[in-house]
Amino acid sequence: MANYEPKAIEKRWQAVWAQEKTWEVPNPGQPGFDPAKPKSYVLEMLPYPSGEPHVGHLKCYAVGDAIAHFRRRHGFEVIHPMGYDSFGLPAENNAIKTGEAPRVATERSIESFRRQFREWGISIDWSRELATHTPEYYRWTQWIFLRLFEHGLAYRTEAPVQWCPKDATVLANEQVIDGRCERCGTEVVQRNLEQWFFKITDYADRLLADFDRLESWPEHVITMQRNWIGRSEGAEVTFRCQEREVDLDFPVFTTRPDTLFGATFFVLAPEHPELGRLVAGTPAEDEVREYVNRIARESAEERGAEDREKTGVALGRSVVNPVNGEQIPMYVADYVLMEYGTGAIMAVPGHDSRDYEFAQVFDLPVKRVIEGQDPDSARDAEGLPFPGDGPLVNSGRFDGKGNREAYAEMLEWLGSEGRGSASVNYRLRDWLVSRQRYWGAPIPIVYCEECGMVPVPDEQLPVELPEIEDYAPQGKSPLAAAEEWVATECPECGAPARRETDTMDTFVDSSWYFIRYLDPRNTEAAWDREAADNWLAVDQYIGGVEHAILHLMYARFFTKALADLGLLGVQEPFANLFAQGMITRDGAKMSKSRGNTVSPGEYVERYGADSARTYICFMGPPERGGDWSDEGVEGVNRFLARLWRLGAEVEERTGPGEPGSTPEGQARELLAKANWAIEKVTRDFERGFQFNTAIAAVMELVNDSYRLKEGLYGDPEGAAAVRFATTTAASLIFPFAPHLGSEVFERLSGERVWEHAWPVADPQLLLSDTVTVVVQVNGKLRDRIEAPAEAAREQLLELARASTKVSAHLDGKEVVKEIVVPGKLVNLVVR
RNA sequence: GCCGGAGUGGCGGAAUUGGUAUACGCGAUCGGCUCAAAAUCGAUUGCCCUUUACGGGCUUGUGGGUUCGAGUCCCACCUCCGGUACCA
Repeated sequence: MANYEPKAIEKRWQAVWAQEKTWEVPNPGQPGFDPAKPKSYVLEMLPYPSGEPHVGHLKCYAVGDAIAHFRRRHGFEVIHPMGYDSFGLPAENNAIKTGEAPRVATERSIESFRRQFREWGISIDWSRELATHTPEYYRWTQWIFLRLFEHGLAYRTEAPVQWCPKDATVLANEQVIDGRCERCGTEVVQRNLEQWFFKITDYADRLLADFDRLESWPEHVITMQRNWIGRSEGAEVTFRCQEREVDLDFPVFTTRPDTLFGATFFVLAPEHPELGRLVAGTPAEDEVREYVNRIARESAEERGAEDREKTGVALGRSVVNPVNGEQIPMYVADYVLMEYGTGAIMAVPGHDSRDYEFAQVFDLPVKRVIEGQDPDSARDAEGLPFPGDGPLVNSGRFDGKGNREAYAEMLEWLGSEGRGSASVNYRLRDWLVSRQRYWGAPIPIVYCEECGMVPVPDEQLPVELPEIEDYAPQGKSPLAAAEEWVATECPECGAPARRETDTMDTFVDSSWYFIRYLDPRNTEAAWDREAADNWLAVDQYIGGVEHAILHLMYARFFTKALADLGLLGVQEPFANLFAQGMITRDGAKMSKSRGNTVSPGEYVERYGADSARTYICFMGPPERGGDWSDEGVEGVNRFLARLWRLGAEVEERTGPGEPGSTPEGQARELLAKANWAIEKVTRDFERGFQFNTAIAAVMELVNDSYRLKEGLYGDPEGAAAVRFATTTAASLIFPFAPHLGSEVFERLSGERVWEHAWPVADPQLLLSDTVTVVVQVNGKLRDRIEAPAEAAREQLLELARASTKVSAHLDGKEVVKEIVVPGKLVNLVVR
């Protein structure tokens, strides 16, 4: 008999799908569009095309493709597009090294990705393919930027920002990990620069509230976003410094207004803008300046280091505590951050461990204002600092009140005095979107001496990225050197003007690509509203958990902003999210430097795409990670070959024919197994994509077919059963191994498996006449008995006692309790 | 430190509501086919004990508890992984 030859099979089916455009779906108004058919938008995160796709891509698209196929066969019109996130630093850094234009390298990578996706047999609607670096796409990225600009959601301002010296660009807060650049790992430094921002903070509350609108997202992703947004409720309270030539108000944010009476000192961040004024011409001036300079030189990582000793300098000034009129001394210290709150804090060492540490170092008074003791955090004889709840003391008229109760009253009182009010603070900051780099979408703004900052009119879009010679960043965008491009005229007055030379963060590109797929060739608009309304939201989004904060939060923000502008009808882009786990090799993250990468191409070449895909789905639950094993791929390849040989043999040895309605013996056994497998695979899909057990079920079906087939080929009823089992196995494996599934299914039925509805288990065949019942004595397994499925309590007890293995354990003992679970178990308790 | 997730054979991993622990795969051992090997088909495979059985005992990170019965529920602890951290 011939052998399983994946290469030939896969090529053949790929040609069919390409030729017949099998996976293309129409938009409303186009031929073939059926408004009655339910839609499903299945989407995997688009890849950044660099070199060759890696196993992470294979996993993502294998999982997504299985879902797409499953839904199609349940009658959904499935839209399943693909594109490339093709702007970005790696191509540009490569250009700096080699001089090769980023476009050239990028398009070569895209070609390679496209080829491999076809070789993997992913069911993509190629008519919707897009790449974010093309003018056809970024024209609309710029168009969206202008809409945000018009509505005050894109703005330019000077602010302290994170600068990566190696990549020579600013970064968004989300792109700084532990004080280091997310991309290259270089320590970032703070700079004051004028930059473009998107006002994502306007959406902080809605980004939090609308978690309720999501159908199914992993809880930990929601938690990560929630923590990132970092909403905290508290109060803004104003402390006043009025002495000598200074009269300044210092608002602070605190979550603990109930501890106001315990404030014994006051701290400003080293970057606080009023610091110079406070110490100018005072004895503290030199020491403060020295301290501030020292901190400025330190990296974010050093400053945030664990167990860092508290440092600071006294300013020789004091502020008045609005609740009791006390004068408390002012300090500058680096444990207060300018980016959070107001850059100033009231310090309550009695009830805050950081303030307590500072008070210890500077020998400042520690005052208790809440009764209570928390043994875990207490550090001194009095049990301070105490972070918990209790009645207030040393708090004037509030003494004796519970601190929670006092919290509200204190706020009310402060409000009436005009010294404070309830306030909400967020950790989230506006999204810094400008980059001083070349390979991104130019920001469509022009600077005119007369008119100032002028948006490029829509009809002049796209602002095309010019060809340049030198890609090396010089502290400003390489675009600044393209003089001919920079020099333009003002769209408003026609006077000479200069273009904005910064480009957009590539996360902007990927914040709306899932909408462009819905109408990708539209030259009149970013998308047609009817098309968007038809397909959105994405019903199933699949991607790596590493994007839990960045991409997913930006895309949510974009969707809400676009909805507010009347351009979209949904508030949330991704109704269901599936976060796949990472594949490791030898227990470690794959990396070129470790030399432990797995190249999917190599395995596809050796075993076929079906084996590689099915193995990845079989490794373990897809949301968890897994360690790549060559033997594992071989095992799955063996299984697929076994199924192929079974198909070939069944085609030869049986004729077409449906199994009868009342099969018996082994025919019934095999049909029952096939129906069990249908049931099991279906449930595993529906219960969170448990593909590993689904594939195991098909393996069991194939194993049983091998075990029983020789005894069944002889009679027509048996032959029909084997044929049914094999066809079913092909049908069920199809979402994972689409080529082999199509091949075997066609051989046995003459038809195309993807045009067939997903099989439904026959309940008659799922039930068996007899069941195995376990018999325990004192909870210990002693025997297994075959009993009629319907056997009642008394009958089961009788059968159980009849077992010699059981009675041996009952000898001379008294049965005190009998537990019977019909169809499952009998437990006899003896004494 | 805080917030998640996970600890099951030699390995990856299965186990509806508490009811046969170790499905499926890998690896290993043995056998059929073969001159031989590969491929393939089949059998065995949690650990320990007297391999005499149709025999007994033990086993889901550790220690306790609830229950006729716990991988699953409760309490305490240990380890690993992921996220996050002077956020006032």
